[in-house]
Amino acid sequence: METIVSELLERSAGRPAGCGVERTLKVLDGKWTTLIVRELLTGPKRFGEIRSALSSPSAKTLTDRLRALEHQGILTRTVYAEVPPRVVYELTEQGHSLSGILHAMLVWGEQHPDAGG
Amino acid sequence: METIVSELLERSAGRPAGCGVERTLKVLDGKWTTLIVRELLTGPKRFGEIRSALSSPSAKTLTDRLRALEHQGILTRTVYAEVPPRVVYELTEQGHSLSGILHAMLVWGEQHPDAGG
DNA sequence: CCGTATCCCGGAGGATACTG
DNA sequence: CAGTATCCTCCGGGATACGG
Repeated sequence: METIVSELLERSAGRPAGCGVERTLKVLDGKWTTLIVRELLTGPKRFGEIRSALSSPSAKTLTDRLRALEHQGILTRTVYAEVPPRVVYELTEQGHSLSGILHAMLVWGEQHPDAGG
Repeated sequence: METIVSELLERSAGRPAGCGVERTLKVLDGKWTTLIVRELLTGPKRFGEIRSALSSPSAKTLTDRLRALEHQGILTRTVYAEVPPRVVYELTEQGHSLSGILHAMLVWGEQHPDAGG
């Protein structure tokens, strides 16, 4: 663990504070983004599936976040021309590469049940 | 990597979506919180040091975030009764335990220089 | 130096109604 | 079903001025 801290020190000394960290924060931004990625880590999902898996964010908000993630190359959007329409969101390789962060967050959250109070 | 994904699946199936993840998000909330933790991972720092290390958030905002983290047990606040006053913030053990997440974010950000565009 | 006290604004995100 | 179009609310966070 001390290794990690010193690596953090070493890697970020003399550069704009947390350059790498800030870039990640720019991607995992907003109230829902991280949770969307989390849902898609377990496989591709439809718009409605994501919406109900989370605590039903408004359609507008969910659309906004999904579009942002799409433009950032985190996920892909596939429209199936059916009736009724079906739209599937799937993580790109870059999106999947966020799993280490999500996993760390999951573990921390579980090990600190009283946090956030 | 596939191990991580399936562990995520396994650990969170049938429970409120991303329970652990959500708890972490509640702690690392807001525009500055994560960066504050990052600064303190390299050692205790004074109010002014934190402020100038980041891109000078307003005093009000920084105070708000520091107080929140203090109440959540992430850091401690020590006032030295000197003139001029000196106030030092230091991560608790719980605060230090966030280093794994920060480290993952740093690495990801560095490996994806074009992200967040 | 390290705040607190006010005031204020932008924009994320919700509510509602409507469409292909 | 999966959006789009509007309108509106809320509050995180900045600016400024002042206090211990």
